[in-house]
Amino acid sequence: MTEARPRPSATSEFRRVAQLLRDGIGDGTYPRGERLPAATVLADDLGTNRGTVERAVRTVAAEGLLTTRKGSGAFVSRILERITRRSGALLDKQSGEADGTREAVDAELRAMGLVARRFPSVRTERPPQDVALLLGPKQSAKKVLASETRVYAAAAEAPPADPGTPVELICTYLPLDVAGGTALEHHDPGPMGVRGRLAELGHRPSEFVETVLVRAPSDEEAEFLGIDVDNRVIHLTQTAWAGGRVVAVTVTVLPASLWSLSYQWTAGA
Amino acid sequence: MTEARPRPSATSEFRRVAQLLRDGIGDGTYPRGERLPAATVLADDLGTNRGTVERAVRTVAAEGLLTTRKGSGAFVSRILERITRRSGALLDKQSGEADGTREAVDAELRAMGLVARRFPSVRTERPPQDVALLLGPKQSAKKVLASETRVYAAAAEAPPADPGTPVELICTYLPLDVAGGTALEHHDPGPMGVRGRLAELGHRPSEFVETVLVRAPSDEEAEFLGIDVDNRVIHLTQTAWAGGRVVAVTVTVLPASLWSLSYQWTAGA
DNA sequence: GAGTGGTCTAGACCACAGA
DNA sequence: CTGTGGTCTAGACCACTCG
Repeated sequence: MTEARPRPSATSEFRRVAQLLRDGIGDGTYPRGERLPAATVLADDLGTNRGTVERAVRTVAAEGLLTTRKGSGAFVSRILERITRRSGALLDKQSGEADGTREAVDAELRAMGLVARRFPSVRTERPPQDVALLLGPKQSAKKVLASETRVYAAAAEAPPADPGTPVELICTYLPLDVAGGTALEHHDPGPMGVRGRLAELGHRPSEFVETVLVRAPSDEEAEFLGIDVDNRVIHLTQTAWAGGRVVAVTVTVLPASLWSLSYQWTAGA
Repeated sequence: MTEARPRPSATSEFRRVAQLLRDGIGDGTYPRGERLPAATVLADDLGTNRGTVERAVRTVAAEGLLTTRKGSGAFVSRILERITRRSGALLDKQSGEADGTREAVDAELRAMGLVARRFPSVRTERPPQDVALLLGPKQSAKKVLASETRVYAAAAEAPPADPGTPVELICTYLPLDVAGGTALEHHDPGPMGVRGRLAELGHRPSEFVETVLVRAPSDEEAEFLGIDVDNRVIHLTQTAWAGGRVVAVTVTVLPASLWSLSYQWTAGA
């Protein structure tokens, strides 16, 4: 029987600890990028035990304020604001054949003192089932061109060796009869993005459908994005139509706590 | 719709149990709406202990497959598919002055064998800060008309006494000089929605901006939506412009696991 | 090898639901 | 009153990182 200790907390203990962590991150007690005191130390300081601290850390980490690294510690996230990803009709009109969303995101990051670092790669493979359905029955069983880009955001003054924080995982799937043997297959998309290359090939998309859903990350996504299963990702699927057929399906996976999405449109006549 | 789920990890026990629960829900071993065996029983059956089972249940509940009720049990969710919420330029064109998104959601639910039950209420209050900013500097400190609707989805054949599953929390904020003393103040929005009423008043919105972000629910939201802090909500903010000014800001809060959003637009000339 | 987070276990107490 | 989930505790073992 332990000594009776006053427990004034009306709510649960781990939530109280979680709030202390949020407050400490907010007011700079725990500066961004820095390591938190070890769980045993925190437990001691806060008059609780390690299990409760771990639970609180998990809760706050799920909100994107912390990142934990096994064997190393819990670190305050370097990016605590949300990045806005703009998309939709008005944006497309402004940017013509370029990728307006990408331009807007780059501008967003710049305003936050960050730069995007993109690592593109191309491969040929069978698309995931949901993508295959969107590409149409003719493509369902075929391999397609998969153009993947991993995006990091780094402080503008960071050394090139530091890739920064992983923020985005983009994969565009293109039917081989659209993209096979073209520039899309051998080069990274370049400044105009995949959409610009499609336009060059006479497949300038005229209609877009974008679906948004929130789900738990797969193990691979969690590893790349540096998050764990308590976190959530935003799963975007953009379907691009040209000439009455689907010419590209782009899947974008974002850590949900790091982003906000923005769509704008006019009511039309 | 198929979507990635966390894979059955070989490493940790609670993930194994979580996967067993997902499988049992998927194959009908635990039918929707039914109670799960008690945590102590599950722990015994699966050769583990109660703490691990509770953690697994929490994990699966955070994915929206389970709802727990203290003192009563853990129940399989009645709605396991996602509801699609369509929005954007093309939809607006089709539905004229009516609320196209609402019509589309109703159709979605019908196709799922569900009906939406809406409980509207109107009050006058100071808007939350983010809404006040959108309404413009002149409105920032003023009270505005807040038209709130709580939406439930019930099985089509359910008795009227059963309100069903809470699925949506909508609140439209209108400046008093737009809505004061009008039909908006005294009646529920009716079949045309707030947007239709605005059009009647000569404030037919011409431009829309909709932002999407994912966050933890507030305590009040968690209570209404029947979720807990491990779950996430989608927080939508739609700003409607007419005649060069903001005439309405609508905040929609959705359980993230229950919905998918869909936007569509054309590339324009 | 020491320190760290991740996890599992077993036991305890509580608040709540329902017969 | 009994059964339920929610939580806290204390101790243990593991895998990982880093000096």
